[in-house]
Amino acid sequence: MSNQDFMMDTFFEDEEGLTEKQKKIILAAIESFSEKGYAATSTSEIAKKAGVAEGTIFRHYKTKKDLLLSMITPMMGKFIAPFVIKDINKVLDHRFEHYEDFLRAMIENRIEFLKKNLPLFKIIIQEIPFHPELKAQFKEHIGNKVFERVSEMFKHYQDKGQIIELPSKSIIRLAASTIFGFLISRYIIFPEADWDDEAEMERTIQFIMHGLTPKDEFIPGSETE
Amino acid sequence: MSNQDFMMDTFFEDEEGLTEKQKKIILAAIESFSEKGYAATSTSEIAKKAGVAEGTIFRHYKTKKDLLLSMITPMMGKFIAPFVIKDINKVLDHRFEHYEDFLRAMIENRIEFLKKNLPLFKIIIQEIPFHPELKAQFKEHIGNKVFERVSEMFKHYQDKGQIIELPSKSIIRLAASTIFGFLISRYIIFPEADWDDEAEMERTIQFIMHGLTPKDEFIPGSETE
Amino acid sequence: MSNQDFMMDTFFEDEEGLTEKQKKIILAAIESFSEKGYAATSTSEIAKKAGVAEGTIFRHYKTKKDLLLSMITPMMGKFIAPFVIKDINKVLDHRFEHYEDFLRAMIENRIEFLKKNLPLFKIIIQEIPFHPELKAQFKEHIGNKVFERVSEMFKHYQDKGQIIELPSKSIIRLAASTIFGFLISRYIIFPEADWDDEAEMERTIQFIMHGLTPKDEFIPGSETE
Amino acid sequence: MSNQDFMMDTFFEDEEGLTEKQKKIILAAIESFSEKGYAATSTSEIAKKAGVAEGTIFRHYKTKKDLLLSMITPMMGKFIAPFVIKDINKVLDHRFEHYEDFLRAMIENRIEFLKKNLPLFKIIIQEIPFHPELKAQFKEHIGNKVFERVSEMFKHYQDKGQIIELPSKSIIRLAASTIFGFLISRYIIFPEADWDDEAEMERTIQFIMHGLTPKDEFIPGSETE
DNA sequence: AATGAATGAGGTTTCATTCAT
DNA sequence: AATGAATGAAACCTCATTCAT
Repeated sequence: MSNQDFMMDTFFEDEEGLTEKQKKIILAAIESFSEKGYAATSTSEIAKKAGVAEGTIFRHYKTKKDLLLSMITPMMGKFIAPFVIKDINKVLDHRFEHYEDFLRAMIENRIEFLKKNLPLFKIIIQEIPFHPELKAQFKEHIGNKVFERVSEMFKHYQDKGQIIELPSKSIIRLAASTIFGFLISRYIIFPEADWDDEAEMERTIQFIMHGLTPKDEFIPGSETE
Repeated sequence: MSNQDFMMDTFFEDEEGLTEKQKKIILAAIESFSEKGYAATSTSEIAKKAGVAEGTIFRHYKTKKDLLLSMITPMMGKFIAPFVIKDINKVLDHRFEHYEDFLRAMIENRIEFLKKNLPLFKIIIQEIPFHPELKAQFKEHIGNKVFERVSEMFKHYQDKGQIIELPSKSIIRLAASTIFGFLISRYIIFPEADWDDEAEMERTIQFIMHGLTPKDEFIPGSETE
Repeated sequence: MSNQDFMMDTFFEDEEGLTEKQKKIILAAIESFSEKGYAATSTSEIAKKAGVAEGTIFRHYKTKKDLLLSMITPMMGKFIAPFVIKDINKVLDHRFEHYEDFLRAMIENRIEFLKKNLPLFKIIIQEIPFHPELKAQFKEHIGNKVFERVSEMFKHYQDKGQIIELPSKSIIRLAASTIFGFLISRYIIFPEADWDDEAEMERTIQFIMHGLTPKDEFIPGSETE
Repeated sequence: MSNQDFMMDTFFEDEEGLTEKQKKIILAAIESFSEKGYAATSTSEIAKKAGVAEGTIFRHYKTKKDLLLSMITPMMGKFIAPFVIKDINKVLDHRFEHYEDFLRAMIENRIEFLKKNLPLFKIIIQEIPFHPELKAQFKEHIGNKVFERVSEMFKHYQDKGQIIELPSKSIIRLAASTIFGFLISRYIIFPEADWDDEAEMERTIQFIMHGLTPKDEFIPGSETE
């Protein structure tokens, strides 16, 4: 399964019916929101950056909040797209003998996606706590859709004894924390540090693997815990 | 080493010289900032919530930003306090035979601290990306002080073969991601979900352990990876 | 003289050359202006209500003010139409022996007209004070044309001793106040009160009669109300 | 009963606790609202006219609408004050043998009041149709309080046979229409015409008298008007 | 130390009007 | 004739900050 099956990398793919000015507005808004935060960004600033009149923003987006939502909703949809493939188990059996291969493919793919949409990703994680609508959207999309699919997948490998017996929620939380933690450290908190990207990615994935792998897969009856 | 050695639970401990009004202002600001974000909170709102006049805030804190920093700086200090004990290795040897015991104590303790200061913790992680001074402070405190100490500790156990050979930076990043990920999921994103706190804490710690433990501690030469 | 001779009930009678869209615009504008006032109504709102594009309004009416005038001017013309009949005295002698009959016919007829055009009537009385052009129009039409004619009529009956000797201006003012006062109370201020329309109309007319009739016309037993 | 008993002529009498700036704001707002209408007056215009910063307006009045209400509510209170005297019948018997004397005193007094507060009076009659709160206030004050009192008074004279047997509501409506009609003609529509104020006032009052007086009270030679 | 009125810059949003299609 | 995207001035309102009391 190539990464290309999963990905949807640029924001305006599949976004039809946007005028040129609308695109410029969205781009400018993404840039500003991600740099200064939603509340600290003024619409006049966005207008200037987009090269349009301030009124133009409000012709397309009734309110500033509307503008925010108009970029987050499609992004969420694209993020979960790969999880919504039907008959995921067939894909799994067919393509990935060991869960590690699958997990690696999945993680690399979604990391790739987020890297390509970093500013938007940053906006989402920054603003979710302050906007109940966003939170609701997030819960519905990630919390439900993705949860269902990923549970299914994990169950597939748990049945094979390749993944430890944890509640899906916990597994997802732990894996997601590690992944998001990597992205946030790498691109948001310490972007200008000296990173060996390939190695860090590998370490991150390894860490998840180890954490999720049953100890006694390796040696029956070994550890104490 | 009891948890009590580490902790500093309420905000005003060790904060001398604060008038009653100042405390009310800080408390009100913490509440508002954490609920709505720094930029979206007005000083007049804080004044009203604190029961003081608008001018009073500016008598004590020259600007709104000052007010923000005045709560974050001490919080950071308190967070890192347990890491700044001298001769940490002595403590380690003396008290914790296995790294797991140490890690568990450390994690539980810091989680306890953050839980007791959740709103402030939330403010810090929300605002760091938007305030260079904060970022600088964070890097200096966490990034340096804590890093040094924790590196030292990890090296201690790496030398014993109890922890895998990863760069300290990576280890800290992975452990921190998992811990913060737990707290953020638990208290910020899904606070009203149905959590089995004790079990989740245990899973979180286990996850870190597994992820950091050398595989061949369990069985030499076993897996392929 | 039947009421039908006087009346011009619907707005678009005699309005040739208006496209379908223009009519919709006018109708929408009348509704909005009368509900919210001219200044508080936006052209975009009118466009939406009329089901046309915003630009279409300005194709037909150069400015918003133009749109206002385009509805008020014809309305004024229609209101005064019955007063502009030539040789009114002939009509009077021919048809109305007693002034009361004439006055009643006149009042009933004009009330009927205004009732049929209430929203527009409301707009006119609301906006006149704020638009000099309107005020000028009003003065010229009502203040001059109507004044002349009505003066003539009143003089006709004053000569017969049926109406007290007051300046025409005062008579008109008093009669008009009473009539407009009725309409405004009935339809604008207390439209949802419980009105006995026929009785109130009768009382209104009686009030004008009494107020304008010389006292000593009423010798005992002449009539009882 | 001298007119002075009734009157409350300037707006700020009895208005305590207003800062100098607040008074200037109110005065400027009254002037502008009455000249251009509420909706067509901008707050910046009021601020400039009042010589204060625009923000100052909003420190004292949360919204523009608030500012409007803050001037209308006291005005209504003052207008109805004379009607709320207890035991009005005692006053009537004691002081006014004939209803004409009473009516004249009352009318002259209230006209005097309105003349002294013309701009505010104009604002009220202009804005009532567009603001439900105002309408409600108006109904409660004028429609109830005044109505009750005036009904009582009229009944007093109706019992003596001096006023015709009409429902109080109708009487008040007719009298009010005539009075307001005079004021509106005189001061709002044709303020610059050539008025003989004393004569017109007299005619207005006479008109009400005649309209309300039973016809058969007037036997020949009874009085000459 | 504390107040809260006052400020004016700037925030979001609305609006009448224009113009290319 | 009709559209509706685009404009930019101006509307209402908020805000951090100052200062006389």
